Amino acid sequence: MDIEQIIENIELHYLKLTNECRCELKDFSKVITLDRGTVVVREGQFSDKTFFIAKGSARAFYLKNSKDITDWFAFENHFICSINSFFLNVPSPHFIEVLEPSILLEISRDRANELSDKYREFDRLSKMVITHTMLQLQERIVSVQFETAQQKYDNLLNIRPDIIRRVALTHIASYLGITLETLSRIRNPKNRI
Amino acid sequence: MDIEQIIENIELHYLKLTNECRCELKDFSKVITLDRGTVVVREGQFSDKTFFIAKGSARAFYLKNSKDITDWFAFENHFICSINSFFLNVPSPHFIEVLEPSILLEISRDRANELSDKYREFDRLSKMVITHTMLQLQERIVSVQFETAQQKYDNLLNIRPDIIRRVALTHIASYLGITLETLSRIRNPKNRI
DNA sequence: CGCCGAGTTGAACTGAATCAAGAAACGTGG
DNA sequence: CCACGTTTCTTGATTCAGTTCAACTCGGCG
Repeated sequence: MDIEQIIENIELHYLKLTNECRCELKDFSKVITLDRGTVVVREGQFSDKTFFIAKGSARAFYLKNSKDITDWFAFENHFICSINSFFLNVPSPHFIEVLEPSILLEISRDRANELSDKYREFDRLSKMVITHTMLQLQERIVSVQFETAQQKYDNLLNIRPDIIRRVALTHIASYLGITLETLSRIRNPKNRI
Repeated sequence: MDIEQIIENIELHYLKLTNECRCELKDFSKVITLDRGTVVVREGQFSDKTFFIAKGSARAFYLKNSKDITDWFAFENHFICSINSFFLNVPSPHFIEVLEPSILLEISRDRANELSDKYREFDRLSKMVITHTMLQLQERIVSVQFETAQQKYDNLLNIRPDIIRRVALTHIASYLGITLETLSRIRNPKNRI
């Protein structure tokens, strides 16, 4: 998959760019091909990069009392970054790891800002991405805040079935805020009420 | 407090607008003065309004099994809206209620979009607000997902002390995802471990 | 074949919910 | 300024969903 194709996918999923903007984006960004399990951002690092997933999947996670807690999943045609580091320019509390063999497009914050300043459409595109992220976070809070483990799982099945198909249960459990054991019991139809 | 002053506050808190944009914003928006407890958005309503809080405070909440669950607090110089309804144009799952005697600036989505299209600065301003909201939501998930009731409360004390000073405990409890009783025990130093 | 990571199952424990009652604070009208 | 009702918060006893810890199963792979 080459960079032209990837940018085409971005345009298909978000919005059309002018030729000029497209060319500049091409010059400013970098395609990276990664093995399953590769870590692209580490805790403590100032990560000023955002990644568009052209192929594969990734997750953001952090360590809390040395427990691995997944915060975010991203699949094809979505962006992932260390939100805090990218937007606030602080050391990343998160790791970002690729879950499958993946192809990412890497864009730095400075370059993205340049493009946003110069091209109105690119600014709109980035606003779209941010808005979308905000809405997903909102949805997730409602789910995490006041539902039982069973409801949280059912909910995830409804709104993000892709996650359950492609991701290890350990990661899903921490994403839902429950233990792996509880998730396992929930999934076993025998334990259903 | 008149509309000129309010817009000045917006500019101080976010960014400076051109004269033209400022005038248009003035024409497009409406100042509303409200008593404590007034509901400005109801569940089921298509609410295409966003509110800038010039004075006072507000909360967004929803009913889950007829329990009142607070989802968001907003104070002076911040915006509040039914995120879902405003951005996705669906019926609002939320109510929005004013917690103190308040002065709000009401802006409709269509008008906001017009301003965003016409004035680059206004688009930047709205992107700032959205980014800020996204970051707050992110922070909140980390807190809700894997902390004890005590930690959640301590956390809130650190990052949003304003909430604890100005809001009823019932609302704080549901915002944290715990019961009023648990919150009460946590606040009592005798029960500290 | 035997090891290893991922998931399942079981039993005991615990933090927070629920239910129920009472105390404080708050506002309104006499 | 006090008496009253209402709302807000506290305290106690009991219950339960989900955690923890530990052992076991299963499927892939060198």
